[in-house]
Amino acid sequence: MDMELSPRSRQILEAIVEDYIATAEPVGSSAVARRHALTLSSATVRNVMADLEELGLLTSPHTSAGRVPTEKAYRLYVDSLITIRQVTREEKKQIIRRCRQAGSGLPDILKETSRTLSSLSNYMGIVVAPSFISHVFRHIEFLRLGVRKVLAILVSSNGLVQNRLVEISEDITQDDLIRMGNYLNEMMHGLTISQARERILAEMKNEKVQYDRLMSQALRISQQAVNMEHDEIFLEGQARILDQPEFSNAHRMREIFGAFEQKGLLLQLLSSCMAAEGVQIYIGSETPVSKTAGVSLITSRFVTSNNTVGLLGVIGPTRMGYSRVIPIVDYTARLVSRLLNDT
Amino acid sequence: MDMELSPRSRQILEAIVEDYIATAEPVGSSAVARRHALTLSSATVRNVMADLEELGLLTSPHTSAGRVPTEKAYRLYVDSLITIRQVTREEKKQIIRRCRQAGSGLPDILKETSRTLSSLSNYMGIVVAPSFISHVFRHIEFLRLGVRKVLAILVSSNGLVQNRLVEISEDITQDDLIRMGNYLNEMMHGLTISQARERILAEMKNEKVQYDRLMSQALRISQQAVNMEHDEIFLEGQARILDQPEFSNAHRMREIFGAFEQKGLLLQLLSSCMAAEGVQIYIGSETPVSKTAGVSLITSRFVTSNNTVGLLGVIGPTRMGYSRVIPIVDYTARLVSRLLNDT
DNA sequence: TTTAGCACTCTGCAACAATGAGTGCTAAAT
DNA sequence: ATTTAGCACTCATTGTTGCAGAGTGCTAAA
Repeated sequence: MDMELSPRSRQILEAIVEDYIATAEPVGSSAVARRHALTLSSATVRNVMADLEELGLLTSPHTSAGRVPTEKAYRLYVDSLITIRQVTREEKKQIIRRCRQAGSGLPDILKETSRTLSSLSNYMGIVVAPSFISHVFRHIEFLRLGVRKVLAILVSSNGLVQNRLVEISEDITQDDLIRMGNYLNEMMHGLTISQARERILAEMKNEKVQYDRLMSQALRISQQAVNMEHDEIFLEGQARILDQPEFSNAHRMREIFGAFEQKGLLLQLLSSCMAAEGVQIYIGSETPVSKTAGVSLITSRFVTSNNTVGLLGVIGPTRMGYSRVIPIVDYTARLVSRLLNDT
Repeated sequence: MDMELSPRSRQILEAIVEDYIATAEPVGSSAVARRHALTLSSATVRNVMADLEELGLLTSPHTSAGRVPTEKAYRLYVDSLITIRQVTREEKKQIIRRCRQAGSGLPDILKETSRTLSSLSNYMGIVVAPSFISHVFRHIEFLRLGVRKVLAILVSSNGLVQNRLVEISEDITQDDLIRMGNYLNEMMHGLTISQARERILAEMKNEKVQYDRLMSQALRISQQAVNMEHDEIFLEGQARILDQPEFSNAHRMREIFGAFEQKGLLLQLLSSCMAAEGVQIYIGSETPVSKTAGVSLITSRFVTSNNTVGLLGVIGPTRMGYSRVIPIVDYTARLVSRLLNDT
């Protein structure tokens, strides 16, 4: 998108974007001239604005309204115009306090992080737990709950626990289950969950094992346990998007909420955000979340002690307070990473 | 609310309520006369309606609109006017299918149940998991995750798993943790979680134990594990309430969503619904959910194999399709109970 | 007791004018 | 060559008015 905008044009564009972010109303030439203490008349600003519209950076809802930034303008804004605020002392304090005292256990921390993101940004907070699949296997355990009902508990080395009720074809005693557990724990020691999964499949083909009834049972059960999906995704502050005037229209809201309801879909889409490091910003139609509505997404990865990555961020309207939210997301990601690493 | 309404008045009230439920529009005298094939003129209906208004069963938004049922009318309606539909073959099939194949594990089943309730009723589905506290203790286990970090895993006899990361004051080896586990498992065998909790507290005062460093550690850790809150509450189909015309107003919606967001609060309020057996119906201000908005709640308990109870139901506008939803809730509760009991 | 008839009340809608914010263009000023 | 003042023009918004329609309440007849 090259375009060599004059410094003045950029300054004016910045003013417009910020004004619009603040007010959610189309902004007119005189407002810019006045508010921004540029020593320029509204007429001059008008000329510049016409140029900017030409370039596809502004649109007007109708002839006699002010102008509104396009997605392209937001893009330009966050890429090169924005002056990013620092995280205030207050915010830092709050983030630290809330993430720290969130209780223990990864899920608790992540949930509280999501809450915190939401309440600091005043938009919606989102946290995607590090994919279980890439965690390092720690421990597996079987419990006989009833006739032919076995509970499999799978623990990863950073404390995520997954459990699954497995129905088996013939009953097994608890003693046998313990033996099975020992066997599997040894076999999968030090592997990641996905490696473990492959290992199990490989092992099932092993002739020697096939004739050992107990062992083949063990493999079959653990295969189910290891296969479990795990879509830990924490979405907090959904109600806040109702505060945004652009979503007061029931229809658009319905759209957004509908999209969020299938977390599965969301998860899939979000995984694409995990690719890059640092703060990622997706504006409007760039967002993987929902093609339709004017939603923006600011995310950053965080890493756990064993190099698995999770995602955290904020979802809000395109007209989002980027300069305020970006540093918050950035800081929170760093903090969470640190928190999860000093074991 | 006594009141000896004539059969005709009741019939008319029923017609009005049902009309209003169907259309969400104030219903007028002629509509009632026409639609309901009563051999009555609109004038007669008008007289009756005036009486009903007198009794506080109807209100009119303004002079020349039709009339709208009050909460009192809904109450009367569900108590004595309603003719409850049967659950259709189709619905039954769907409920059974979805709850059955929901995958295994209590949480999965409950979540899917909530989804099913939502999609069948077209309102919001809610399921509150049986209180962990009253479950029978099954197994406790400790895993050393890092220096002074221990993961406690607590399993109840019907397969709910709770885990908690506990930070301890001095490091313990995995071997010692296993020994602790054995000790505790024996001690709490057959108790409910809440009994177990008391037992632990009692044991901590035991002199002999106090001098055994390991055992007192064990008790301290397990106390934390047993204390964990567990607010499993599954709320599905929130977006559906956006479809209701009475909530198209952004403000009211914000109210409702706000209320749902603190599940803690919700849980507390809902626990009061657990008291009684059978289908419970709360209309408007009777609901424990949210005093303000016109929301109704239909719930029923379900029981697990060890007599712990959970709650399940539907949240919708006061103007809810009671005759359709009530049997669905009833049937689902029975089915889930049966499903959880044939172990 | 029921109903027909009628006056009355109120909303909703459409047409219309007035308002005013904001633009685009032109011509003067710098 | 810019910048700016001035002015005509556009168009959403607001308020007015008038009218049609839905619904009521009351009265008097069936």
